[in-house]
Amino acid sequence: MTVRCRFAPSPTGNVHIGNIRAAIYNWLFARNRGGQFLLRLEDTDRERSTPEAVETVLDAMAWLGLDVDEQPLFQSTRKDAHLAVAEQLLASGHAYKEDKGGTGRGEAVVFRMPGTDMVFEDEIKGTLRKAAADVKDFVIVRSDGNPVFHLANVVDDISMNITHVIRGDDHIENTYRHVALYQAMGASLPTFAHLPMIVNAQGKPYSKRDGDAYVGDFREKGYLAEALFNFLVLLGWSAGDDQEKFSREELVRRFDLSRVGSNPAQFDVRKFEDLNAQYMRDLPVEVYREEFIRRITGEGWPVPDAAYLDRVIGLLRERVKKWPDVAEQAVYFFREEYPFDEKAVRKRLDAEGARERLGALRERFAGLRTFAAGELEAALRALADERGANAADFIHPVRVAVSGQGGGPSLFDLLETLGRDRVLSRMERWASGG
RNA sequence: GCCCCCAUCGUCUAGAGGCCUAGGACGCUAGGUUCUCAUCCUAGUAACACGGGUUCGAAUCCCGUUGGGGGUGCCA
Repeated sequence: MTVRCRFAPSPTGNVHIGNIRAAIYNWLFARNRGGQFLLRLEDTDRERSTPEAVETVLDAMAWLGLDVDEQPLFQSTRKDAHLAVAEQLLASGHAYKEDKGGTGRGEAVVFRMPGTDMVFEDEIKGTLRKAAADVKDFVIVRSDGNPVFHLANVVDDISMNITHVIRGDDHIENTYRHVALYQAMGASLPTFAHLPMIVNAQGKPYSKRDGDAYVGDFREKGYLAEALFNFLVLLGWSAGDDQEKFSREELVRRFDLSRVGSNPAQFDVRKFEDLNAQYMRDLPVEVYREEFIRRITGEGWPVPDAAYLDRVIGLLRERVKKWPDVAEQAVYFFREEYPFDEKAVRKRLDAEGARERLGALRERFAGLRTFAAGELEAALRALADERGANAADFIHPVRVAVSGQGGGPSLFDLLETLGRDRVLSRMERWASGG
């Protein structure tokens, strides 16, 4: 039988990292087994499940490359099928009508638990049991005629021929009810696999207040989809060796439910940023070019010529950990108004004699025939030697003057890239007595 | 309250009775490389929650305790 998995979120406007991790595991498992990965939108309840909310789910999945093999199923279209099953259960004595809890709202359809101890095999947790007395009868159709989650979920999984139900372990308790439902309907059980939760820094389940809890947050902050995908897979699964960075193909080939752990995991942003930076470094130059241009035009700066852009990328790519860094630390490459780091200015430009040295050095630079890194360095060191000074006493003031920053790419490459005009005029602004 | 799940460095994890004086990664610290920052390299830091068993031998198996989480809805 071919494997069929599904991701069944209720579209409520945002996609949680815990949820999307479940989607990723389903996708990976399906792809690994050459099976199908499906999407079912559980949009039944009164929860405002708007078209925009559905879009958000679709966007998150598309961004992460989670392609589905069939048209998404909207659970709200399945109400008749759910109710038909409820009728059958009523007819076969597996359900009864009652004003459960004496609400006065009228009669609901209540499923009758079999009265025997429940047990099922979980791919991750092992054998799970529950005493008969601990699972009570439950409502499957509300008194207003609407099917309840448990009914809808199981009926749809059966009709979609789902073979593996992979979801968060907050569903374990529900599963005992679901198993009883499958049995009452005479359907065979799918394989269940319950994933541990992803928790926040306080060890609590993620909530809206935690920030960075939604897939969209990561996209907006300029992280890479492939890095997030890889990182999320690692939160609960390991290959068993020391490898942590995997291509998508490797993940598809190596992913296995048997290597999924059963304890909750915290999302460590620092470790994630490191992985993201590794992915950034591996990006082909074309991607950098495209993204740089997007960001530069987004800021309203003039787009430089291709040769200049490529040189800037060459200098920056080792230093960029996520895309917004481009706009933040590379301004000075693209416009004359660039921010100055106050501490760097104080330390390097306000230092004793710094501006005088800058002026003297500017004279030397101005006299160079070509503005190449080697020549610039030779000129600077020669001047330093003549004065019996340290090269660093010249290097630092220049760096801060032309870039506004205390750190950055190799100075002489930086100067060569910026070019004579920019460098000389920027130095002039700070120089004195030279 | 009752039921269920979980428990290895700060964090993610390896470990399926002897290979463990517990390995890797992130972080942190120190050193190296460099004009600086980042990268990179080297070293260091740091864990089997606790108590009982079982066994020649336990991080690994069993029981209990503690802690964390979930469930206990005519929510999903």
